[in-house]
Amino acid sequence: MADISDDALLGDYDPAAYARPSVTVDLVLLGIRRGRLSALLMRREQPPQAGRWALPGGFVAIDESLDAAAARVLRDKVGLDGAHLEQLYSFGAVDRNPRMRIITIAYLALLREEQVEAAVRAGQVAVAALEGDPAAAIGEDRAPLPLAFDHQAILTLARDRLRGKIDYSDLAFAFLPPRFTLRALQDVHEAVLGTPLNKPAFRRRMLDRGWLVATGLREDEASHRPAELFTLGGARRPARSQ
Amino acid sequence: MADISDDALLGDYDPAAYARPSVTVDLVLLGIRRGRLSALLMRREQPPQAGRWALPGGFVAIDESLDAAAARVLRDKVGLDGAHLEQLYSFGAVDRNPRMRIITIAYLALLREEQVEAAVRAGQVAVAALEGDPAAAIGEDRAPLPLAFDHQAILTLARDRLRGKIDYSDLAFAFLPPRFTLRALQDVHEAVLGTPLNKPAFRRRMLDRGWLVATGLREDEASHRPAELFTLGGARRPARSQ
DNA sequence: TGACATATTCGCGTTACGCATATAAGTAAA
DNA sequence: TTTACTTATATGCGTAACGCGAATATGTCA
Repeated sequence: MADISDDALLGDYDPAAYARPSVTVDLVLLGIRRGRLSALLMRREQPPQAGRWALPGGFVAIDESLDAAAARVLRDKVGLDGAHLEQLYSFGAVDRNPRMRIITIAYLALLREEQVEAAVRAGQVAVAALEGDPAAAIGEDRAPLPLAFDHQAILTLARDRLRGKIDYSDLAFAFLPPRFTLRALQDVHEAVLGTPLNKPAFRRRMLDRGWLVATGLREDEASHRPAELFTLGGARRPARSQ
Repeated sequence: MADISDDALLGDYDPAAYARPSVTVDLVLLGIRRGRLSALLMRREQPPQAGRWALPGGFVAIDESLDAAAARVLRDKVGLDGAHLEQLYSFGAVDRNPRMRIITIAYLALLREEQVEAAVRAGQVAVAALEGDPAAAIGEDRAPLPLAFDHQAILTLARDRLRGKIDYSDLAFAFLPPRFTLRALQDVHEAVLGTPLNKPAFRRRMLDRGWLVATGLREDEASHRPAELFTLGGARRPARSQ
């Protein structure tokens, strides 16, 4: 490799003298669809890896922060606004892209059901359930979608991170509308974890956390006893760090 | 900003046509020193920010992965090998460096006491205790060291991440030699969390985890009953994801 | 009015943990 | 040799969290 001097960051180093990696952001768009954790993917039409499925992404512009680049990709490539966005991890293997050296900062984007449907209707993305380990993207026809580059590793890390955080953070609420039932919240947890949970224990735990505020309203369109609607209150504890 | 076409990642995009950010790695080197969580910092001799203290870092070469770049900086700038290294977070605010656009991938590096001392002896770095919120770097003379760029934010995130993970991951052992007493392990936890812990409860918790293997050996050089030495066994549960 | 489905609550056994206290095992000095 | 001292290690108990089965509540619909 090029010999980078010890005081590279200490003064008069000229980075233009060295070949520079490109930097992109990639979005892992996740939502709950039909009770399963699902991801939104774009089909690559051009080489490299034409025909494979990839995370929506884009280059980071010179005058744009990483968060801003992620928000721009969400808006321009997926057609969504206001989803929960948080940085996930950076991937920088030398050969992760065969054409050129690209370092990507992956972001987690959590969508409500209506946002998933809107994105699919907009036609840029397809939806696939995440199953197995490592996480495979299973299409509507139950066939796995072939993924481009290292995007399966990114998807797997995203799912595992979500699983690790769902139960002490407020991430679950990013999948839900402002008003939701405890059953809907439990459905989110179960879809993310891929395992059923005990209902009374889940209720107690969520209510004891003190985050939920009862609205007094009840769901309608139920052919049985309607459940109470809750909102996420402002008194959230600081989430544990990552 | 430059208008980056929608199919930037889909084919014939020429990234050389656009100005590209530089990419560095920065290392948050942490160790336990005199019972306090401490960081290793380098004094900047050249502008920008000459005289301030900074994380050791370096540019990512075109043919070098992020992890490899972090290991290289650890070796070349700090003079250490074999520390626990893990990626922390990427920082990409446009103005984080006044001279040029630099995106940095921050790494957490955990050192044993002897490694801290070796690095300090090598003379490239100084050691400072981390205290307060946001984390301030307190020098030997109890005066806070002025930090360069956004490095205080990076240090704070590193410390908070460590606090969040210490209790369900095996990170604590990276601060300890291969054989250690339960008291030493508790000292690590207390230094990281900045709070005393209940001794019997801590013992029980650690032993019930099943990670520790008793060696039958005892510490020496104690002027009282010597404690048993343990090692970290192979049967660790998969750590929770971040 | 009664069957049905789901929401919501209750009670109980188990486990994790904070905490005070006891016991064990070294060193060092009387 | 004994005793004080210090820290390691073990034990007992009260409390809080939680899994789980079962009971009760409240809607819709025939």
